[in-house]
Amino acid sequence: MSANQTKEMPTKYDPKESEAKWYSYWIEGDYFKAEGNSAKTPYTIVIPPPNVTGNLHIGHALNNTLQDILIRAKRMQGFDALWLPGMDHAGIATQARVEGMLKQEGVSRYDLGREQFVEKVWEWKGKYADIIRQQWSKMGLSLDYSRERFTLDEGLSNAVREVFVRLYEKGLIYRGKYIINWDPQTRTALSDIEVEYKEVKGALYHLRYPLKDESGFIEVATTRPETMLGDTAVAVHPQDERYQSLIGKIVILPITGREIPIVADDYVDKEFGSGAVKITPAHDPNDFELGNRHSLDRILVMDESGKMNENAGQYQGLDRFECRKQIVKDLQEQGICFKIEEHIHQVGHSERSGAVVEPYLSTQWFVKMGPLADAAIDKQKGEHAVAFVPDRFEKIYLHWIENIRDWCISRQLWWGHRIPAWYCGDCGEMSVSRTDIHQCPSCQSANLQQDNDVLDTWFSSALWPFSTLGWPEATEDLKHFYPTDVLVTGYDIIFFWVARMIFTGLEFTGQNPFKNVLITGLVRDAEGRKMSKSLGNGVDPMEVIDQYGADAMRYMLATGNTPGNDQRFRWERVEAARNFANKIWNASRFALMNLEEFTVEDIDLSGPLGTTDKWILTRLNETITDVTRLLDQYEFGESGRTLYNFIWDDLCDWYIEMAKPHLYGDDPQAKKTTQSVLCYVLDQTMRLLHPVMPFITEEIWQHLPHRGMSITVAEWPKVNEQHHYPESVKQMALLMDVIRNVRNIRAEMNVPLSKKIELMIKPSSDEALELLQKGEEYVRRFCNPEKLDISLSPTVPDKVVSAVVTGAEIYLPLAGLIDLAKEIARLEKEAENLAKEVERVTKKLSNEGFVAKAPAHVVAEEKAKGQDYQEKLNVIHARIEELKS
RNA sequence: GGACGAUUAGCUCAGUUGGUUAGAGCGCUACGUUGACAUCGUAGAGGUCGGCGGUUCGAAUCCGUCAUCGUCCACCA
Repeated sequence: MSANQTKEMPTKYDPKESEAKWYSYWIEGDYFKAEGNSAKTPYTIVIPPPNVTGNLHIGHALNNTLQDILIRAKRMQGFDALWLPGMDHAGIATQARVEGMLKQEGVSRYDLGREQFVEKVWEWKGKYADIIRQQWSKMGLSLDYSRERFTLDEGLSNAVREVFVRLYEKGLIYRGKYIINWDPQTRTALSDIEVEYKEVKGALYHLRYPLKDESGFIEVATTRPETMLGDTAVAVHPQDERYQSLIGKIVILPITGREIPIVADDYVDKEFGSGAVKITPAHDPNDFELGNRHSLDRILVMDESGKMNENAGQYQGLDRFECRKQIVKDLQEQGICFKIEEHIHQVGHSERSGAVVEPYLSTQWFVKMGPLADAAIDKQKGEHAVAFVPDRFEKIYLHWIENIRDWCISRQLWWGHRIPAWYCGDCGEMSVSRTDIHQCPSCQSANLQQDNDVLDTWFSSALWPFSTLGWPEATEDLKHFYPTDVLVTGYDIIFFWVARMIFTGLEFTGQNPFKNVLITGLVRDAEGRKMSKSLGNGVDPMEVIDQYGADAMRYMLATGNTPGNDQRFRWERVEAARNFANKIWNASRFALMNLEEFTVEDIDLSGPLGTTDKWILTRLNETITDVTRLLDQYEFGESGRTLYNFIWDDLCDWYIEMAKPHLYGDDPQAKKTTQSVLCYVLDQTMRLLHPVMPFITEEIWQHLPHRGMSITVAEWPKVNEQHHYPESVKQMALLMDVIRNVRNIRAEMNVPLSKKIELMIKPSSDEALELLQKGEEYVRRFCNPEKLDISLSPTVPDKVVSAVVTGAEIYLPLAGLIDLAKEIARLEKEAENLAKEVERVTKKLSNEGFVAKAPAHVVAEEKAKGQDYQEKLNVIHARIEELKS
């Protein structure tokens, strides 16, 4: 296939046109579909399923880009690469969004009823799933849509039930009445990690509870005075001398007049406050525990919306905060509350609704974490641990799982996996079952009621790596693709998701669900603030793509910083990435202009190669090695920069410039060789760049002479040992040095532009002479012959040195110098720099410790450098003297 | 109260096991319509790598400590 016409390629790359075209081409060609059950080694990534609550944000774009880079590279490297897409039903979040939408229509979920409401949510899900798929395609993600899953689809729902039933039968799921975190706004229980503790300026209210025997008072303090209505004891430390005589006495609880005991318990800290604590077992986890130890009553004083209930007597119906104000006022009037101190403390807020969470006594379902956590800890401390990248996150994971408490999994919502437990209205038995049941197994009654609660969303997410592959069925996919290779996710959901996938994976598949976990940071705004809806500082990835193209966004995100650290979103960086794409585009245009009639069969690297050819092929090899290694190490930033430097500096600035004389010259052999090298290097470079910038690389690759249908399935570049020429690197260094200096001369001198300068280059060795003879035309090419000309000569009459590089000296005519003093000053400055370096090296080499202890090659390098500096310095010194005389 | 991260050029960030005259992009200055590219090219200015102490022949890199900023964890009423 020959190169396509370049006439259709404008000077500016237009991502819009190219991106839509190639994504549908890839989908139609089925290039993203993993084979499954193949002889190829599998490489698997499951996408962290986005919530169907709305559009994807820039954080998804980062996370997805990294996964796509990995999966595309592995696909090209010959793995059976599977990137499995899917979405999460996101219980609370989605339900809240739909309720919000209904509210605008003046409808509540209770108006609709459970069935109709859930139907509405499914409609919503359908709409947003389409939007998300559209966004995935815009970003160019190479997802295998034939395997797409949803956490509420039939297969995954079966997996959820299977897990629930098995854990229940093992005694690892239980139901009971405990203190949980209650969100009064969404009216559901939350797990511990769904509570965010924020520092809040509150108050510490000091209360004086009267003793029943009228012998005095006992002082307690609280931050939540309204809970005193539910107090069922006052506790003191058993060894506290102050209270020895009070233990066992009775206190009259103010307002209610209830009689409650003073109990002794180790939990109480003698040092804090008065050393006496009011105990509210139904509204505080510690008090609950203490209450159990002392068989205290539990009095709930609020309802599920955070309003005071019938146990609150006169305060019934008041909101808890309204009640707080009222009760404090009343207690103050009665002299019960005698002191109010400002008090800064941590208050739990619902991660979802933001409401202040209420510790609340309620019947819920729990996962018993002890055995599951122990297994996960053992595994992580053994040989087959999950490798966290960066590894510091392993410590965070371990610390959490080592201190884990039972997981509250029931939610009082309608959108989610309904708990598979049924209660018999006749015999009262509870049955847990994999399939829906309609008859009580104990008494055969049909009077059955399924549990109203649904499971925590993360319960189903925890199964994601294996449930999506077909578990509990022993499917071909599960055998082939599980365990997965790497999980890419943000540090914010290590506890919510990563940890839970690990312990469920171990429990149900006996293996860690993934070998590596790559942790990404957050994408923040330009000021470093977290992006949030309330601040309105979020960046829509679709807008970025719209303005600069998906490749530019991907490159920017992937090279933004090192894994695990946050990055700031800056439009200037997207622009820089766009400019990079444009540079690649134009370099390719140049190549293609010179590859007309050139076909893939014409590529021939066996001909006599020039220094520049050998050099660029050697640099390509180095680039292949580095990029391949860096991608395997998840060093996306470094790999991106490596390619950037190779393409912009080596390929564009040097090789292409030096290729011009051959391409425009009349030596057909030289032209063909140059075309071959150019074509080959560009092809290989596009492949290396493809994982990060899939669209532009496909576009260019399709224009280039090539074999195959798509770069997505082209073979990953391998180091070409045949074309490895270390000496060419040294030679190019001389050439580049000379050119840089020659080019620089006019800028450095006060020579009128009209004046032509004739330079002379004096090679310092025969080897250098030979090289410069070969490279002379290149050097000339970088000058404007009208204004600057060069000639090569071993002798230099009537000239003065202008620059000294390793291997050559550059002279300019004495007669042409306008400002002798300035030239001397310039040389003196150069001499000064060199002298400093010589001194540094001399000092180093005269240090006995250095010579004795440093590795031989380091010492040798220093010596060589010293010599080089000294030689240059000598030449410059000599010339300064000449100029002065 | 613990743990972790960050601190490098005006700005945003690299710097892989300690060893080039510490780099890039953006910005800035001065030039530039040389047959791919002004979304470009050439040259340049700009850093005692947060402070102090230590290990080492040698530290941006390792250790200690302090400071500032940030994050996570923690039931003290």
